[in-house]
Amino acid sequence: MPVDPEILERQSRVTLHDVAAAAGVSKSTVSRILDERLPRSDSETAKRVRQVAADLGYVRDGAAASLRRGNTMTIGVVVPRLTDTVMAMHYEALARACSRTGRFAIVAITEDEPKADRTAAQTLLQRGVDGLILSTARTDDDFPQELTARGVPFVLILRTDGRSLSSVVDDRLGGYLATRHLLDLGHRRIGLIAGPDYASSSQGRLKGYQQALAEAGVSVDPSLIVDATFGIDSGAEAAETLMRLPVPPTAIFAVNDNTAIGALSTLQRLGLSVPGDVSLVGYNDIPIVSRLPTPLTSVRVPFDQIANAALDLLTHGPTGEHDRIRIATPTLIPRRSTAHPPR
Amino acid sequence: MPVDPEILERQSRVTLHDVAAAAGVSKSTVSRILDERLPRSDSETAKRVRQVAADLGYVRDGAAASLRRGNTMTIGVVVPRLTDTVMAMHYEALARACSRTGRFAIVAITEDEPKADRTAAQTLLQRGVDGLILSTARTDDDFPQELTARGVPFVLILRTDGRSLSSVVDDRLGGYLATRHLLDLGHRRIGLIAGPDYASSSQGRLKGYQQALAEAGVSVDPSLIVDATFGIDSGAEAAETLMRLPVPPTAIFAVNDNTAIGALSTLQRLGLSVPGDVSLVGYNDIPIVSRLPTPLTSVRVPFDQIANAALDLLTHGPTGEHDRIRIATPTLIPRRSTAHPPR
DNA sequence: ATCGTTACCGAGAACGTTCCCAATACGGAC
DNA sequence: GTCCGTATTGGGAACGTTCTCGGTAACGAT
Repeated sequence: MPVDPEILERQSRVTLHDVAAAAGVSKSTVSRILDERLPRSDSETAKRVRQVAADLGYVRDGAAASLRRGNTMTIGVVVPRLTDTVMAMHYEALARACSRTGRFAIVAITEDEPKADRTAAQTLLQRGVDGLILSTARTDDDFPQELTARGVPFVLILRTDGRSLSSVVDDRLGGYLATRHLLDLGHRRIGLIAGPDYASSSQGRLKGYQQALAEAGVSVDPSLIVDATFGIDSGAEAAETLMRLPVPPTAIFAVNDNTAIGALSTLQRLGLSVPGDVSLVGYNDIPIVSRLPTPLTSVRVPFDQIANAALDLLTHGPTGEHDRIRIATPTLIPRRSTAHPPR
Repeated sequence: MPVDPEILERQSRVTLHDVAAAAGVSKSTVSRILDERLPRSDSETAKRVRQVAADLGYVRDGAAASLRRGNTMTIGVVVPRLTDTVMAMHYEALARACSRTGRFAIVAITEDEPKADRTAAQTLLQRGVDGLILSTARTDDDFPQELTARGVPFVLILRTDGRSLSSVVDDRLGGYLATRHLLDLGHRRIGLIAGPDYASSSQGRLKGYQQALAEAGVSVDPSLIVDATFGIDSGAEAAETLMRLPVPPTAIFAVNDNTAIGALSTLQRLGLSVPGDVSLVGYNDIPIVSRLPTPLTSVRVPFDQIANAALDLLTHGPTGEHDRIRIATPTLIPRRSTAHPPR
């Protein structure tokens, strides 16, 4: 079978040198003209070179450019998993923020393994990323310290260790808003499905919960606080524990939407109606919760803002000591899953 | 402030040349020994070199290696969005398959814009990927043709255009299994929330639906087939249309889990119970559906198998003409959302 | 006419790796 | 002792780009 010469021609890469020859200038000139970082020239040569480059279908060889420039315009993102919609939203926001600044975000997954963030980071670093964004920080691990020691630029996102550069949401405020909302509706026994305590986000939401109760003069009943992971099943179990209490709560604040969905399932199974018998609040406002049979009241997190802040910190660094941790503001979105307590 | 010399030392990259000098051999030798593609040597020099490289903390400069080798060991994946859990599962499966073969998967998002797959692919190509995996194929677009003409290696996944290399699931069988399951339970009026007809997956599921009905001697009532997109809201609307029919269906097969979740919401709103009044079947078996208050019967798709097949096709090509489209087998997972029709 | 100043251009050396090629060493067979 | 095959090594030229540096032209100010 004869080979299409057109194809062959396409396959052999067209380089700067080819463009230079075709345009009758040196490759230095072409390089300069096509360098998007330099102020754009509109001289005759510039126009001609751009035209020729387009005609020939020239695309810069990224590998060669990276080698010479010493950076890749690529940043690495580490997430526990992407099938968790929160993490997908977060990655999408970062990807958008990157493309706005001519960069690209690549992602590595830890599958929720405690130490897998190290290998994930290593993979990304080998790929030559210019910096790292981690959403897997644990308060009981000093991986961030190691990275600092190795001189790797990175920013923590969603969770912080309190020291490293971080871009997070005000989880204490989020927890406060959720709990306050339930208190305002008249609830006094409010269950908390608390997240794992190695995550600063869980801790913050817990503090907000306590603060709101304290403010309202309601004493905190420890039996109303049940630990959980961030998973659906765990939320279901926690809700079961809560509702089997001698005096069960009339409302539940779940550490995130997943656990709230799990709780919803338990409540339904126990024949309890939401919000008739029990009110329920989630956290993160992932798209699905507004479309559940009973749309869920949730706390919305400004992912794009957090992503932008993270990227800005990574690129330009903090403006001062006070700027090492940027904190975005969450918003409560009331929906049908919360109402006055039953009398 | 004095600069920590340790940090400075770390910052200046340790190259092949450094290892070579430290080990007293040439850089050619080091390069060969550290080349993971060559059969691993266990000679004295090899051991020493590896030791020295480790001690010095050498990591290969990916950009330089790519430039010389002419490939990047990176493949590009195009998806409509990652907040759709199906797409996230699919990307995670591809990422796993890649890492098993020493490669890495990077992803670009089209936000469901019809022509955005072109720019997404372009972005990935500029990043120097060795090949493309597209999950955005439309039967009414010839982007795959263009790629073929340009000589870009690619494989379609989940959806096919019937010509290009593809790795898909047997959607006709999936649709058949779902419908057959409902027929076996005794349903005769089965509504179909059909997906967009530009997707081969929708078309296949529709054919399976028709085939199962035909086999059972049930005539196809066109009013029971309602078009939708793949989104939750669209599923909710479609279910509304179905249930407002003069003679509404006793069961609904939704083209995917998202539309099923939308349908669930409508049914609940109309005061109908699942499966008491209406049975419901979804497609893809995303994790959440097994944890809904009423766990959803769904069709499970072997994502890992599909990902492996796609990657194999991309790397080694088809074994023959018959092998251009690889088809995996779906499985019906019965759960509580399906039961006998009400009498 | 001279001197800056500004703008543009080309030559050529990097960047860190791979890989071709020639050279050397080591056996074993004759 | 010679010859051949096999392994292992180092030299050095790529790969395609960027970037420094020196050079030239144009132009206004002196």
